[in-house]
Amino acid sequence: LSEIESDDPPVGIQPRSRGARAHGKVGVRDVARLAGVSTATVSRALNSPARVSSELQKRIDEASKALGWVPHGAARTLTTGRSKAIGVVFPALSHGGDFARAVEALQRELKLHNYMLLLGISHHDLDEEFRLIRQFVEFGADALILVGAIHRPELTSLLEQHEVPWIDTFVYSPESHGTSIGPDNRRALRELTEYLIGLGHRRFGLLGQGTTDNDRTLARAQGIQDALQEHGLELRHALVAENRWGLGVGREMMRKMLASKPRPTAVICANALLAAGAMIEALSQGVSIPDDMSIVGYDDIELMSELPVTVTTVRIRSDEIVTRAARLLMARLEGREIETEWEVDFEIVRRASVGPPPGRQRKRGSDETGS
Amino acid sequence: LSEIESDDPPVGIQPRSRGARAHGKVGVRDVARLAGVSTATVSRALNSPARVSSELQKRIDEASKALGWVPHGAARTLTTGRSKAIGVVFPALSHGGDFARAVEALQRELKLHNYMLLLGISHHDLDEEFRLIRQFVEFGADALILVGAIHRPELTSLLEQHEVPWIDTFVYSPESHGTSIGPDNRRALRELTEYLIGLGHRRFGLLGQGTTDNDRTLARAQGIQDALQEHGLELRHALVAENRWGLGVGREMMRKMLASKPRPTAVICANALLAAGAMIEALSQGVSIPDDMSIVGYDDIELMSELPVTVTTVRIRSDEIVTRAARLLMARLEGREIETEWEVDFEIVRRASVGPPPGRQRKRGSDETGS
DNA sequence: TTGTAAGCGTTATCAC
DNA sequence: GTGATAACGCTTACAA
Repeated sequence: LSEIESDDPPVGIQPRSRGARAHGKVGVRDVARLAGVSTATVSRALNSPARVSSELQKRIDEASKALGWVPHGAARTLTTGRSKAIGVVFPALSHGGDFARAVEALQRELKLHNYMLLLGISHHDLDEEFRLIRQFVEFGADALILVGAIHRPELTSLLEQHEVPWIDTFVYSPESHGTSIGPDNRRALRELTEYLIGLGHRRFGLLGQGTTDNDRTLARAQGIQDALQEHGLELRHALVAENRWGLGVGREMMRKMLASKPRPTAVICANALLAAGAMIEALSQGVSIPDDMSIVGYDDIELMSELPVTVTTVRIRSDEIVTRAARLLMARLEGREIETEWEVDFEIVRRASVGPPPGRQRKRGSDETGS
Repeated sequence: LSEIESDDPPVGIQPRSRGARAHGKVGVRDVARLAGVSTATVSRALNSPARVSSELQKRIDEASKALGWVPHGAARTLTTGRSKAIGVVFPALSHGGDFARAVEALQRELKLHNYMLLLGISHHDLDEEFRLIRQFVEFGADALILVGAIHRPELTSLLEQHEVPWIDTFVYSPESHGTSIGPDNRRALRELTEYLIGLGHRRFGLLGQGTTDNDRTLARAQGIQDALQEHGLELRHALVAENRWGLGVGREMMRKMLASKPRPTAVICANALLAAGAMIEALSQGVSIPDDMSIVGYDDIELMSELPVTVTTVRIRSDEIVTRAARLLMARLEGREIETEWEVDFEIVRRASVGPPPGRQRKRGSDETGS
C-alpha cells in the first residue's frame, strides 16, 4: 500500500488573519456576533448570569448552542488564574491500600463544584512525585492532594511560591495538625496490638511493609513496637516486603511464618492484601484460625469480611479522608474558610480471625478486650 | 553572581506595561532580563534547545533556576493549542474490573512523553461520561481514552468539531476495527463456554452483570449464548447483578444457585469478583470444586490464582490495552502515524476450578486441589 | 543564532 | 445592563 502524498493544501496566499478566528473554531466573538451582543456579555452570561437580562441570556444560550461553542479553558485559566483542576498524587492504586475507592470518592466530591481531577501515580518514588507535582503546578492546578507527609524538600518552596494550597492525606499526628488529614496510624496499630496482648498473646509475628519514604507504614510499625515495648515483649518473627504487597506475597510470607518454630500465636499484617494472603495460606495448610493462630490486618477492604474466616482489621474511611481534603481545598480556593476535623477516626473491626492464643482457655461468644 | 535589578521600564508612557510582572510572579520576561536575552530565546531554550547556543542555554538555565520559574501551562496551551493532557474516563475503578491497574500502566506510558492524566469516573452513567468529556474538551485535553463504544450521541460531533482524537477501549469487534482497542469479549466467552461444553457440561448457571449501556458485559452474555445455542443448550439458571459486582454479591448469588434444583454443573461468572465470591461461598458450604461444580470467571486478577481452589478465567492484559491506546494517541498528536494492533488477545487460563460434570468419568490430572 | 512583536481566547476594568 | 478594550504569559513568524 504505497501512498504518495499529494494532498497539498490550497497553496494560495493564506494570510491566516490573526485577529479573526483561524480555522473553523468558534469563539466568544462568534457567539457574540450571532447573538448580537458584545463578548463581554457572552462571558457574563456564562459566569455571572444574574448580571445579564434574561432576554440576552436566552439569545446567547441559543447562539452558543447553535455554534456548538465550548469555551477555551486555557484562555480562561490565563485570565482568571484558576484552572478548575485539582492535582492528586497517589503512590499506587492497586497495592493493597484502598486508593482506588478513594479516587472514586474524590471524583464525586470534585464534581459538586465542577473541579477536574488531575491524577498522578508516583509508584512510591519521591522524585517521581515531585516531577508530577511540578507538572501539575505548571499546568495550573488550583490545589494539590498528596499522600503522606514525606516529600522532596523543594516541594514547600515550590508550592508556596506559586501559592498552591495543598494537603497531605492518610496520615495524622498531633504535630502535623492542620496540614494533613488522616488517621493516627501509630495509635491504631498500638491499640490493635494491645488488643492481642490483652487476649494473652505473647509471641507475635509481623508481615510488614518497607518503611522507606513511607510514613504510613512507619507509623504502623512504631505503633506495634509501642505496644510490645510497653509490655516488655519483643518481635521475633518479622518479615518485611519491600515492593509488592499483594496476596501472593502474603501467602509466601505466611508460609515462612508457619515454618518457623516456635510459631507466633498472632500475626499482624501491615495491609489488607497481606492479611488476606496470610489467611488463605493458613487455611490451605489446614491451620485453624483463630484456634491455632490469630491474624489481623489493616484496611477493611471487602475481601476481609468475605473470606471463609473473616479477618479482624483496622477500618479507615479512605473515602472520607479524600472527601474532606477536597472539600477543604475547594472551600479555601473559593475564599470560604471551613472547619475541618484533621484526624480521621479508625475502628478496630473484630472478626473471626482473632482469639486467645492456643493453650489458653477459650471462651465462646463475646469478644472482649481485656486491658 | 551579583546582578542588580534595574527595574525601571525604560519605555515610553506605559501605564502598567505588559512587560512588568504584576505580583511577585516570575515569568519569561523576568528570566529573559536576568539572563540578558529576549523572551523568545528563553522560550526556545526550553522548547527547542538545539536552536540556542549553549552559552545562552546555560545562562538561561541558571536564571530560571535562580528565579524558580515554572512556565505557565495555560499560556502555552493558548498559543500552541496543546495542553499535554490526555483525558481518560473509566466507568469505575474498584468494581471487579482491572481498571486500577490500567490507570497505573497508563500513567507509566504517558510519562514517557510527558503527558498528564486527566481522570474521570463516570460511575457507569453515560450522561456523566459526557459531562466529563465536555469538561475535558473545554479544558483542552489533547486526546481522550474512553471505555466501550457506547456513548451519548452528541459525542462524535463534539470531538470532531474540536478535532480531539479519541479511542474506545476494552472492546473489539470486527466492525469497530480501527476505532477501538480491546479483546473480542464475545468470542472469549464463546470459547470459554465451549470449553465447558466440551468437558461434558450441559446444565449451566450464570452470575451475570447488567448490560445496560455496557457493551462489554453484553458481548460476554452474547458469547455465552452463541456457544449454548450452537449446542442446543439453554441457560436455566441466570442471575444478574445490576449495580454492584463485588465479592459479597458473588457469594449471595452463588448461595441462590446452590439452593436451586437441579444445580447447574458449571457456573459462569461475569467478572472476577463475582467468581471469587462464588468460589468462596461454595467452599464455605463444603461444595467440592470442581468435583461437584465447575466455576469460571472473567479477568485474571491476583485473587483468581491465590484462592484455595484456583479459578479458571479469561485473562486480558488491561495494561496492554491502555498502553497501546495511549501510545497510538500520542503518536497521532505528534504527527507520527504508527501501526497498531486493534484486537487484544485473550487467554483462557485453565485452573483447578474446572473439571468434568459430576457423574462423568473424572481423570486425576495435573490439577492440584491441595488441602 | 537572536530579537521584536503580534497574537492565542477569554475575563475584567472601565466607561456609558 | 451593556459594550469597548486591555491584559493574562507564552510561542512563533518574521526581521536582523
